[in-house]
Amino acid sequence: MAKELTSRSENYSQWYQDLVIKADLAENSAVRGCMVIKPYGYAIWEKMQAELDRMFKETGHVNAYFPLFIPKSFFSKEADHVEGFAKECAVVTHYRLKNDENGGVVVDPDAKLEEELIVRPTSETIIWNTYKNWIQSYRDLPILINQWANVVRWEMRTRLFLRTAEFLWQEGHTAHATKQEAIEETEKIVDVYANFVENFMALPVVKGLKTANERFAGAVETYSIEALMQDGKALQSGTSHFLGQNFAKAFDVKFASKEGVEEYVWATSWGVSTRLMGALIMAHSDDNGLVLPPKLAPFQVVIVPIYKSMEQLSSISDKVDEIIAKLKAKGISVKYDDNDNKKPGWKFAEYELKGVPVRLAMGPRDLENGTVEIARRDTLEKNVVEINGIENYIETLLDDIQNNIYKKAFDFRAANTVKVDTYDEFKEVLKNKGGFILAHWDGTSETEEKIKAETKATIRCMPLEYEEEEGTCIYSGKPSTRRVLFALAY
RNA sequence: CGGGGUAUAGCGCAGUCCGGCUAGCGCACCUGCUUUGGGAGCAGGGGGUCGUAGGUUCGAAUCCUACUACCCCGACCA
Repeated sequence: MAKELTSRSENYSQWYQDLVIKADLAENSAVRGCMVIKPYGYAIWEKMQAELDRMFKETGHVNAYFPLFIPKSFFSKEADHVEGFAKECAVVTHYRLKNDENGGVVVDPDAKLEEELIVRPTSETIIWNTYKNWIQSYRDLPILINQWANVVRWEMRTRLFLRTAEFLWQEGHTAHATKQEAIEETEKIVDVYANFVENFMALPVVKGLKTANERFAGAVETYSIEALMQDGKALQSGTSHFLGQNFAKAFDVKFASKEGVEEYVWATSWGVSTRLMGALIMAHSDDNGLVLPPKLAPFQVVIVPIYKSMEQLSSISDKVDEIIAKLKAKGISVKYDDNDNKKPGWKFAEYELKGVPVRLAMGPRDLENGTVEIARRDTLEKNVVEINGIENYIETLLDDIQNNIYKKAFDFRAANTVKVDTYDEFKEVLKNKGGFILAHWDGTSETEEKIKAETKATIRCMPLEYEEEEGTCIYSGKPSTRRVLFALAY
């Protein structure tokens, strides 16, 4: 399965990186581990942002913005949190440069900051330090804020979109009067994420709870959505954390309840990042390039004219303008590529590489017959159809493509999800097939860590939807009442 | 930080083992003509301190030494 995908190069990782670059989505920058997102890639991200932002607002959230820099002392107030992020922080120590003798510049040793600033790897600490001033009474709650921002995590090894030193994301940070309300918020967001990834990215996900080992640093409970990539590896695509009162206690955020009792605030935080771009690319692409779901494509339809003379182009353009007007009236986004510098064949290949869902080609033949050639990216099928009523045809086709891409990913996942009952079987599947593995686990971190050390597979999550089932842990043989989801992961 | 690899035109590479005369190929770029229904053809053209520094030699992209940068595999990790 995954092997076919990689036909253009030796390994999937190489193939993926090549595709990202060739499809003009992003490239490595001069700064180690950082990425330049190019206009076409950013246009896809903007579509994602727009939909997510709408969904957050529909669920009562508002946007705000907090500082990029976090004083070191804030950062270290929550013990687990600082421990989790300490090894990957960029730190600002000085605020000025000066000229040196050789005409270059050096850091001015006299400009050392009294307290170092951490470039945010996530904003819980700066935000909770701020919330402290905002919250006095139960009347100030809940606070339901989201921030669109960049964060920096100084990873050892990076890969375009999947793990970069700097990445774009949204992070929600909410404050609640009760534990119950905070848990409901955490779960509500998991649903928003799953809804977005499934309905817009056309990628099925498993919602679940992280084990203690995989939990966010400082969280009481971490929910995640996990998606399966075409090479059989799992990609954590979004997380929502129930933070309990950990941050409220660390930053001393208390409120007076209705009963007049002083209590610590309950918190959640949640985020998805440009990593979703990686998921989108890896989940659907084929050897001709990207396959974009219509709901996220920067333009859904591209029109390519085929002509011999400028007069011919002009009459084709007239006809195309009519089509464009009809499509736009339906809310369908169109690009007309009448660039005379590239030939039709070149354009066909180019827009396939870029994953444009539908391509129309119009030439002299079509002009005569009142037709247009329609090619769909997901199946590469081509049809000649009447221009009359084309807008309805395309509207339906776009829905079809969206559904078909989802179905393909869904079927792939179904075909690559297996239940295993022995450790040998487990190792066998990992080695030969990959994919999601449902197996019994004794619930201990020790077992989880041993399995990881021996096979590199991790517990992606304990799915929210599961069946009670008597069984024994594949590793320790101890009793278990349910299966959990294992996989190799990005 | 370990193990492996690479550095030659904007990009991708050959040439290096075994030193030699003007450093070559593909893509891209420029000019012209013919083309245009799946990444056009022909002809002509421009573009290089061969990663940096030093050494050996009549002669170095090629051999030696040091340095630097990047990539891959690990370790680390949303």
